[in-house]
Amino acid sequence: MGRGKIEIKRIENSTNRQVTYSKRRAGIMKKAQELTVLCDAQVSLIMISSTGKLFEFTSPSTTTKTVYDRYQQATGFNLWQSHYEKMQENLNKLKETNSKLRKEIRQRNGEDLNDLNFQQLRGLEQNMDKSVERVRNRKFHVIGTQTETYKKKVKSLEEAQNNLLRAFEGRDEDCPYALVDQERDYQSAIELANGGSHIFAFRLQPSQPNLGDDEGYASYGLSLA
Amino acid sequence: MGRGKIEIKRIENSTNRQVTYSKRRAGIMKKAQELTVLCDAQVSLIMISSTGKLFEFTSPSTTTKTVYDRYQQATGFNLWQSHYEKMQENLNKLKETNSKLRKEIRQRNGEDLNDLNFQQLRGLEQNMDKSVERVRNRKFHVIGTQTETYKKKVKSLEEAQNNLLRAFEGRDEDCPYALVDQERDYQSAIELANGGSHIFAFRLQPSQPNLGDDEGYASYGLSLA
DNA sequence: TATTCTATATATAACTA
DNA sequence: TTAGTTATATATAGAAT
Repeated sequence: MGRGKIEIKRIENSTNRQVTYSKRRAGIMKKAQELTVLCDAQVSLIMISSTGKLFEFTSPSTTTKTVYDRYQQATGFNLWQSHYEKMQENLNKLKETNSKLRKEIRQRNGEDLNDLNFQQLRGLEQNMDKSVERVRNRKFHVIGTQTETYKKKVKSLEEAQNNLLRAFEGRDEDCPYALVDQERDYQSAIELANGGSHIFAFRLQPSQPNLGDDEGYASYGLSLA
Repeated sequence: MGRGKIEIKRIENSTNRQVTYSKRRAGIMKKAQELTVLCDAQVSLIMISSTGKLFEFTSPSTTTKTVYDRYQQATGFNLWQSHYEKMQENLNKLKETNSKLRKEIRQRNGEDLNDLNFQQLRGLEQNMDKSVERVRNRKFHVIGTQTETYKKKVKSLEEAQNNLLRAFEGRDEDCPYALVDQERDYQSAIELANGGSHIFAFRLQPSQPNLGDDEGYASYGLSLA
C-alpha cells in the first residue's frame, strides 16, 4: 500500500493516524460507491473517528433506515426493542393504574359495587360519610368567606353613600329643592347595595338546574342583610 | 484494478456481477477492518446484495446500535422519532388523565378542595350524598342476601336435628335413659345453630376497628332469631 | 491540520482450471 | 458454480508542501 509493507495495528502518532484516516476513509467510501454501482448492492457505511466525527455513505438507491430495517430483519435483533419494551411497560402500568383509579371513582360514586363484601361496603360508606362531611364544611367555609367579603363591600358602599349624602346636605343650604333628588338617589343606592348583592348571590349558580334544598344559600342571603 | 481500466457502471452479466460482488465485498470488509485498527475508528458497514443477502462489518469496539445512536445524533434526524413521539404523547396523556383521576378521588375524599367554588362544592356534596346512599343500599342488600343464606342453613340444620330427634325418640322405647342425653344434644345443637351463626356474624368484620353504629349488623342478628 | 507527490503495496478483472 | 493466477489499476505511506 505504500513505501514498504505496513502492519495493521493502531497508528500511535495521532497526526499520522488522522492523515491515514482521511485517506482511507476516502478510499473506502469510493469502494462502497463502486460496489453499489457495479454490483447493484445497497450499502450503508458509517464511520466515527476517535475524535467523534462522523462520516457516512449510503447507496443512493436506499436510505439508512431501510438498510437498518433490513438489518434488524436479518439479524432478528431489534435494536430498539429494549427501549420500546420499557416504554410499553410504562404505558401498561399507567393504564392499569388508570383503570384502578376509575374503578375507585365508580365505587365512590355508588357504582360497580358487586365485588365488595359487606365489610368493605361498610368501610367505604364510613369513609364517604367522613368525606362528604369535609366537603360540607369546606362549602360552609367558602360561603362564609364570600359573605364576609360582600359584607365589607356593602359597608364601604354605604360609607361612600353617607359621605355623598353629607356632601349633598351641605349643598342644601344653598339649594332647598335638591333634597328630593338626593333622597331618591340615596334610596336607589341602598337598593343597589342590597339588591345588587342579591343578584350576584343568585348568579353564583347560573347553570345549577336543581336548586332543591338551599340552606347554604339561604344563610348566605340572611347574613348579607 | 485489473487487466485494463474498468469503468464504474453496473455489470450486466449476472455471473460476473456476483463474482465481483464477492471479491469486492471481501475487499471493503478488509478495508473497514484496517480502518478500525489503524485509525481507532468505529465503523458500521452493511451490504445488501441485489438478491437480498446481507453482510455486515462492525468494529469490535462498538455495536450497531451505538453507531446508529451516534448517527442519529449527528444527523439530527431520529429515524424512530415519530414512533417514539406517539408513544411519548400517549404516555403523557395517560399521566395527565391519571393525575386528574387522582385529584377527583382526593376531592371525593374531602381533600384538595381549595380549587372548588361554592357551586362546585354543592354539586360535589349532592353527588356524594347520592353515592353514599347507593353504597348504603348495596350494603343492606348484601347483608340481606347473606341473612337469607344463613336462615336457610339454620332451617336445614333444624330439620336435620328434628329428624335425628325423631330417630332417637323411636329408640327410647327400647332404652328409657337415653332421653336425657338426647335432650342435652338437642339443646347444644340449637345453641350451635344460633350461636355459631352469631360467631360467624361477628367475624364478618374481623379487622374493623370501630364498630360504632351497628344497625346493619343488629338487624342481621335479629332476623336470624 | 489537509493535499499533493511518488514509490510501492494491494486489490482485483480477466483468465484458467 | 468456486478457487487460484496474473497483469494491471488503485490505494496509500511517507515526504514535502
